[in-house]
Amino acid sequence: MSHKTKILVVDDEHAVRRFLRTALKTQGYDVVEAHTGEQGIIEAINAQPEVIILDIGLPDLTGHEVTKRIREWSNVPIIILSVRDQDADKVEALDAGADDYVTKPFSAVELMARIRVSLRHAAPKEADDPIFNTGDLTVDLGARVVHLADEEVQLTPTEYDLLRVMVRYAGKVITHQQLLREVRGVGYQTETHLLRVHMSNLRHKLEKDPTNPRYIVTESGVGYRLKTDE
Amino acid sequence: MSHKTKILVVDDEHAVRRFLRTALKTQGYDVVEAHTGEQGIIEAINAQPEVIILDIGLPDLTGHEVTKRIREWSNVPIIILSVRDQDADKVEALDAGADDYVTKPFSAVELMARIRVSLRHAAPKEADDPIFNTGDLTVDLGARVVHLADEEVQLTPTEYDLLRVMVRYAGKVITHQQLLREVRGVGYQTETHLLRVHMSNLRHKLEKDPTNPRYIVTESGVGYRLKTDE
DNA sequence: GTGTGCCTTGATAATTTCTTGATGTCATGC
DNA sequence: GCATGACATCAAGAAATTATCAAGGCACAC
Repeated sequence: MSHKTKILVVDDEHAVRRFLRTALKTQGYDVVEAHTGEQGIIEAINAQPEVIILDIGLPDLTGHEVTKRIREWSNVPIIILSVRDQDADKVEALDAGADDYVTKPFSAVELMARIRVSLRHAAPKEADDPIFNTGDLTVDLGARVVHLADEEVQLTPTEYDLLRVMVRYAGKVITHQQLLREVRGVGYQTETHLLRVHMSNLRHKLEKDPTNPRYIVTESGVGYRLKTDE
Repeated sequence: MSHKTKILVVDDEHAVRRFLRTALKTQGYDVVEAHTGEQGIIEAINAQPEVIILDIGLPDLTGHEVTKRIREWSNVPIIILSVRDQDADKVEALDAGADDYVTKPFSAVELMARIRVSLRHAAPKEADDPIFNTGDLTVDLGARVVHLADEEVQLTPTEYDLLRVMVRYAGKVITHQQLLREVRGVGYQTETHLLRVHMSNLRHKLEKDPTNPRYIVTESGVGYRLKTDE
């Protein structure tokens, strides 16, 4: 995986931190630690963790205060750890903005399951796709679908890859070498003829008048460029 | 108030239902009840509750089964009630898609606080519609029934699972790997041949002209896509 | 046992996509 | 005019991907 999920552990007890660090790393998470509430808030800002595990009995600030401070600017899931099993404590913590409340001594596997629940909640942010638009051309990068004035366009893998790269650098010139490297991998960087054929095919699918292209313009001697609006 | 928050309680014990009904109504919630798992699934579809409180020890289906069935089409928060305090039960329930796990005897105020947390999580946007529609094809995710122009189509479990995944990502290209992972679990991600056979069978059941598919289009080199109405 | 339905596997045909080579166009410089 | 280099297009064979059919295996109900 390209990106490890980062988890912030805020606890003043060394033994608890060590236990959690081991358990979390075993599950493949990246672990950041803080000893105090103030430090926890700072790390929540700096490290940008995906989940925070927060002990409620900290030396400087209460867990509730830390929760509220973090909630002022972030919705990152917060799981409270506590030795107290009183209703009032749980209600206060949960209403302060915490997402879960686990009582010590806690089971590692249960905590891991609750972390997975928290991560699941955070996931649906990828609901709306990144969509590129220029003129009548629409490239839905999430759905991997291309439209030309409401008409769906069927592209081969190579054609789509080329278009995707040009969208990424939209408006800028991309050299032949760079395009070939992205599409065929290293080692094909001299096969400019290949590129020309694919580009020709792509143009015939996207351009009304391939001789006078509106979207894919060739920069002679250099490479290609995808035109943007205005 | 224009709209009371609706909560579905699924429990076979009359005493528990009465207790929860009273407690929830005191908090201003609208309460819908079900005695069995099957009934619970039906009410989850009909009543469209904002939260579901689900007893794990039901006479007909286990709580896990009910959770999984509801998760096939809805992300409504599910809070599990259980007499069992074993780690394995909690982990199984949470990984099946439940959002929280509360052990009986539970405190009313804690449960209320956890309901508030669930409501906070619920994205205000999504109106879960268990019925998907495109052209003549209708997929009732709640009832697990597929219709093709008023004619019911019999699908095998695998075929239905494939269709269900495509419905979830309707309009988007789904890679072979992704489909296999969802249907057969991790570790089957190289068995594209399997996929092709099932897709072929599925097409022969859904498409009038399987050679020229209207619903399930193949994206060569990538995967498949379920077409949506424009 | 026997039958049925479903999943899996293998073989083969059909289709799509990629690559290659031939040819044509255009602008530039001699 | 003629040669040259960069680019575009077309067509055909090669390669890869996909679709379909058929047979074997397994589980389950009768």
